[in-house]
Amino acid sequence: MTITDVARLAGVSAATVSKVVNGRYGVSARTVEHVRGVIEEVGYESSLVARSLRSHRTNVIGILVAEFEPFSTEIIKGTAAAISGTGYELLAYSGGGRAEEDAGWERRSLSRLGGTLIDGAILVTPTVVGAAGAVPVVAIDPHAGPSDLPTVDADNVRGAVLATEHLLGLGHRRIAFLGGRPGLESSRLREEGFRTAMAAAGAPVDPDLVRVGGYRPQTATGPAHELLAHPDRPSAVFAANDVSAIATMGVARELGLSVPGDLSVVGFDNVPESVLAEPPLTTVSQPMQAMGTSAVQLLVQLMNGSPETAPDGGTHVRLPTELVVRGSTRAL
Amino acid sequence: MTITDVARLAGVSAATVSKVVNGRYGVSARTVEHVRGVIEEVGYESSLVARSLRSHRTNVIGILVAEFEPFSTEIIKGTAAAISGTGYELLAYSGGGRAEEDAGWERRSLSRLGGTLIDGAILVTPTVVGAAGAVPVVAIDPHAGPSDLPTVDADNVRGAVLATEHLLGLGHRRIAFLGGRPGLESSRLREEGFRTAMAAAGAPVDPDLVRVGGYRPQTATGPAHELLAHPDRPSAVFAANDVSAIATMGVARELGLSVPGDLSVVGFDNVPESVLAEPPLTTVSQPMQAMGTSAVQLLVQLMNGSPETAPDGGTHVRLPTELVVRGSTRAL
DNA sequence: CTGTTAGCGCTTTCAG
DNA sequence: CTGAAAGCGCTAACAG
Repeated sequence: MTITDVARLAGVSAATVSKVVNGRYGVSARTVEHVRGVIEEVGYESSLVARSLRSHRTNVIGILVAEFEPFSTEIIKGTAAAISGTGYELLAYSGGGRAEEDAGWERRSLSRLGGTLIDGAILVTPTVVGAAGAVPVVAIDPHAGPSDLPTVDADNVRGAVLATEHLLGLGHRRIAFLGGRPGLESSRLREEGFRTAMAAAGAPVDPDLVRVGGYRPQTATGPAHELLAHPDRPSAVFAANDVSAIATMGVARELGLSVPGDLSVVGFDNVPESVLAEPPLTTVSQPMQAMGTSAVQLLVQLMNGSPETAPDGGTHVRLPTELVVRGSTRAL
Repeated sequence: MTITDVARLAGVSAATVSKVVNGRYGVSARTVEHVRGVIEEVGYESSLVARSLRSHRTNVIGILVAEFEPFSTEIIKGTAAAISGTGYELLAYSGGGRAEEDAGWERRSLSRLGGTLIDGAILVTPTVVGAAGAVPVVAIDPHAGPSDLPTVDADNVRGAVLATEHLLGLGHRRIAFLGGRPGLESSRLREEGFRTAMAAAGAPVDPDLVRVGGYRPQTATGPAHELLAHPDRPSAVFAANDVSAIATMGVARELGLSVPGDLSVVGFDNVPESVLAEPPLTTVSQPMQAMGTSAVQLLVQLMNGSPETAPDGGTHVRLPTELVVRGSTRAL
């Protein structure tokens, strides 16, 4: 059912139908009513694709993700909540494959959809942060850190400080850090927070107790094992994300160490899985939904052509993180 | 950056570039290489929109939802997992507004995207289940019940029986039911399961303790309040979905009732949020991710033109539900 | 007020 | 092997 079909049925031209659909002036009330009737009757709905190709305005905001996993879907929920009421529609798109094997997915997805299908885009954890293209873009938690793009992220440093101070406050001194992925901004910042808090407390950081965990279970178990099998074992581990913290608890169990009896563990993110862990994981919560909400607000501003508000010509929203104490930590 | 730009830069025609991009025969190796080089250099990526308008094949599967809430996002995770490896890409689209005010969103979204942008569609909890249109369609948990469309759903009746029996087994007799939305199949079936189990146990159902919760926080709090403020308060509430169960716990807290001390609460769905609730919610798990996976399998079969396999000419997959006991229920 | 025309970026015949 | 031309469904100018 195309606009031509409707036009034929209504005995008018396609242009007229288009005008009716889009509420343009210059159509007699009688014609409008008639065409409306036909549209109603046959259930015509204009093709987003064709319309966008021609008019370059779709009223659709795109949220581009590497894949639909717990973190990105939480963000999506946040954007969805923020978008209702703005009159925009939401389109979430995943370039398909695993993020790993698909570097540059953000640029690819953006060129495929941008300029036509969507009026603006939110990029979730993009790696390559090239300057914007055809449409306004906001980045959430970019891997390369704030760039020239408007950005929303969480306070990684502060979160890491909170986690470390929590451990310190519990009397731990010999604390290991299981890092994220080298080259990722969040990874760097969490380590920075860790070191800052340790230094402030006068607790030494044993270089032997700092490892690369890679943010994923497969890459984290090895290093976690090294940490826990260390001759002078740490009494606590701060892992750079929940997934590797949970992996660490698994390793501890294998080694016959009780958590939190023999070992305290803190994670980062507060993904739903962290509550299900045994014991429930103490972690740092990132306000994922709020991040989505902020991104929408920023983007809508941008799309309305609001003047840049930040002094540096870009815009950067940093949301607070907060410590969530559960069962995986205990006083020494 | 359009195909014309690339053509100009490469000194060939747009048609030739198209052939290179799509790997068509009839282009000299030398030209292919040269054009590839230019494409690489300028980072050209063909517009999904323009391509789809012309060729009607996009390799994109659409998952159409009324809104991005916990249930639909879990389904999306499942479809995403199932899709990786099939070569398809995933595009999740929400017709924008609140589901309430937007009856018929599924047909609207389908006509807007179908036929051009997506090769097939998965509809999550569609209400109006008109026969398919231009593209193959699979419905997940259709509100009107299995129709002529291939359908994936969970065993609602059995799940509701399990939940009710759990409460009965705990010694509860005065159990309230906070229903879903009238007219929705899942709502009807869950109530049916509730009544069946109550009847089987010889426990009376007080009509005063059966309310419409509407499946959403906003619509559920009112009725939940009525239930809990009832002169002869129930000792347990079975809410037709997790969201309203969580809302019920909120109301209980406001009224100074402790859960599970003064009131046991059971939900339905097992969305991630149910674990995060305080206390963690006892609920009936729908295998949401598995439902998404099944839907993808069904859809891909359909798109490959597989013969209908079910005896009734349609296809219907029903997945089992299961009770998940957490902290919101306690023996009387 | 209405219809005709052109063209969005791309693919697909079909000539050359 | 390559390019010119047509057209997907729609909208924006412009003519009538």
